[in-house]
Amino acid sequence: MNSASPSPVIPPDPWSRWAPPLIDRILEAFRAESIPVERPELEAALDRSGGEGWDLALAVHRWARIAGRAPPRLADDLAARLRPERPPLRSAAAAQGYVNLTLEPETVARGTLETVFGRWERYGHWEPEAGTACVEHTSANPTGAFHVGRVRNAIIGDTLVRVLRARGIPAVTQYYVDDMGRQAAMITWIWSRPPDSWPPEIRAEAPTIDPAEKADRRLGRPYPAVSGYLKSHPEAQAEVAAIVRAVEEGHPPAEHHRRISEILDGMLQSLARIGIRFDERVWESSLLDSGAVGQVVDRLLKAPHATLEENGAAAIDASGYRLPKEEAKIIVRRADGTSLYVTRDVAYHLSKFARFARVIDVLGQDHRLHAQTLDALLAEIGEPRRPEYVIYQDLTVPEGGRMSTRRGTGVWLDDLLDEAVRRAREEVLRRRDDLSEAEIGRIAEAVGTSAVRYHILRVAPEKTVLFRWEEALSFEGRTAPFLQYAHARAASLLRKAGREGPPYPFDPGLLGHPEEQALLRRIRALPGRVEYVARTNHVHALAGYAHDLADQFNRFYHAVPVLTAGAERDSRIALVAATRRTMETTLDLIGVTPLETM
RNA sequence: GGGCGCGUGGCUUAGCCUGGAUAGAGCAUCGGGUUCCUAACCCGGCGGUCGGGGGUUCGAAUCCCCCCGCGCCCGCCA
Repeated sequence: MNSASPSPVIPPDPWSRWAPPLIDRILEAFRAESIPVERPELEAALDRSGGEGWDLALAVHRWARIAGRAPPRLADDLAARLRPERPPLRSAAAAQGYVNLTLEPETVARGTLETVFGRWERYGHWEPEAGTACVEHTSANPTGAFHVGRVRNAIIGDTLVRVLRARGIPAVTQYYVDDMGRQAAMITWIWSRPPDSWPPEIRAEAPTIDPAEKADRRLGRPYPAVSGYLKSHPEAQAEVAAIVRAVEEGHPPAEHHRRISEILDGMLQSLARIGIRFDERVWESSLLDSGAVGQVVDRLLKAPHATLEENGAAAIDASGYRLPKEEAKIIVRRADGTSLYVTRDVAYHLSKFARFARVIDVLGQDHRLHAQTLDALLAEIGEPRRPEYVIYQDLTVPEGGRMSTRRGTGVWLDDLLDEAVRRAREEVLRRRDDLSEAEIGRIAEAVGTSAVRYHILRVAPEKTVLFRWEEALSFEGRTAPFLQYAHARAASLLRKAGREGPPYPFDPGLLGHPEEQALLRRIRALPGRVEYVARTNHVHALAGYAHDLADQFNRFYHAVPVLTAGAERDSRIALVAATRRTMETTLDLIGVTPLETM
């Protein structure tokens, strides 16, 4: 029996234990066949995903021509060169132009489990790297509560941060708070007077103000009506404009930032419920106050394509940047000398470049042109760096069109979460009568909120997500509860075995069942998946991995007994423990709450 | 009109960057599984000309071009 002891020297990725000698042997085989292959080329071509009974696959077609042989023939020849097999290689088989390599089951089990037990909480995490990343996400205007459409940004951004950190990259999240625009000014304007003195048109839209209501809901209530009211009331518009000007000049109304903070706190409370928190809030006005915006304007005035408009506005002739604008001109300072969003955003990004090695912005597709404009202005002032953009598409609703508060097609995040939790509670009550009220509540909250988060995370950002209540609230199949259930099931086994923590002795020779081997292959894939997501920002890939892992655990669970097993009992318990550990890390990374029971 | 994104079984989707083995999954549907470790589960069936056309290639869902459909953006708004 092996008893894994924690050791800091165990590398993050189980693959590193077997890969180098294997790759050497494959290179030798190529060399023996007189086919020139470079190591990097081979490593890139190797498929490590693991399939029906194999661990490594290599499609040889690309070298067939050079070798002057048909792919199946070449595969045969190469496979023959890898024989006789010796540890850790169990078999080298040729099939349809592929060389399929299978490791000894024992090797797979030992290497994978020792890595998991050796690293434990650090399994799935990589060693620290130098260079901090900044992820700016959400940054929604603080004008009211989140509807589900806005939350996609937060879910993508937050998941990305978690994965970057797991990759060893220190990461800071920033919420860029717009306190300078008309929208924020409208909030301050309407709330600068008591509700009973509001214009009737606005009162009509927000008839009762409940002081106990969450701040983002309460303070945002009159907002849509204010928007309409201003269109037909120039004098009110002038008052709002005066607030905007006051902010620009550095002396905002006393209430301004307090109101915005209050509303923002409410918004962030909702996000906290699905596990999303921010490290820093960057107030847009702070960039102006510090003089950073002024410096950017100065640099832009001296830029290669700077032009002055007749009325005194400053612009950049952007015809060289192929922006999809009718006039290839970017105004960078208004005629009245006041600043603009893009210009302030340049200042913001310069401040990020000064602090961070990697700058990532999560943006809705409607900000695509803004991003291109920002890039153009950064180029104009000679800044060589650019942010990485993670662009996501909108949520749409069955009636057509995107989710929008103004059109009344928005679904409040709070309402969706409440309904999800309510339904989760019903599910818990349906199957458990042994839990305390507190436990039921805790499980329902975890299941409901996780289901919502996962539902949005699982789809690639560039796809539009069709929002349907029934699907967002589903607890079966590709959902968070499916994942939580697998985790809870594993936890239950360990509880019953009385082995809720390491050490987990195991005999790697007893884990040869195909479902066990398949499960081990899933487990060992996590570090690679984390690396991939941190490199490509494709956070949804981790949601897919979580499902694959849970799915394979379920198959294993149904295929072999654990607690009632004979000689294999301890080893299977170890495998369950490794699965549970891997599952917990994965769930943490995607913001799904792991449960011990459900 | 220009730019960007998307278009895969009835529905929702993975795979597309880095082209390769019968295009994976979930929902729905049909048929099985619980005296046995949590059935929010598992096993099996049905269902796909990967929007259309052309090209590159030994090989295209994947790369290139054209077209069609849908979404978004094209403000001295943010």
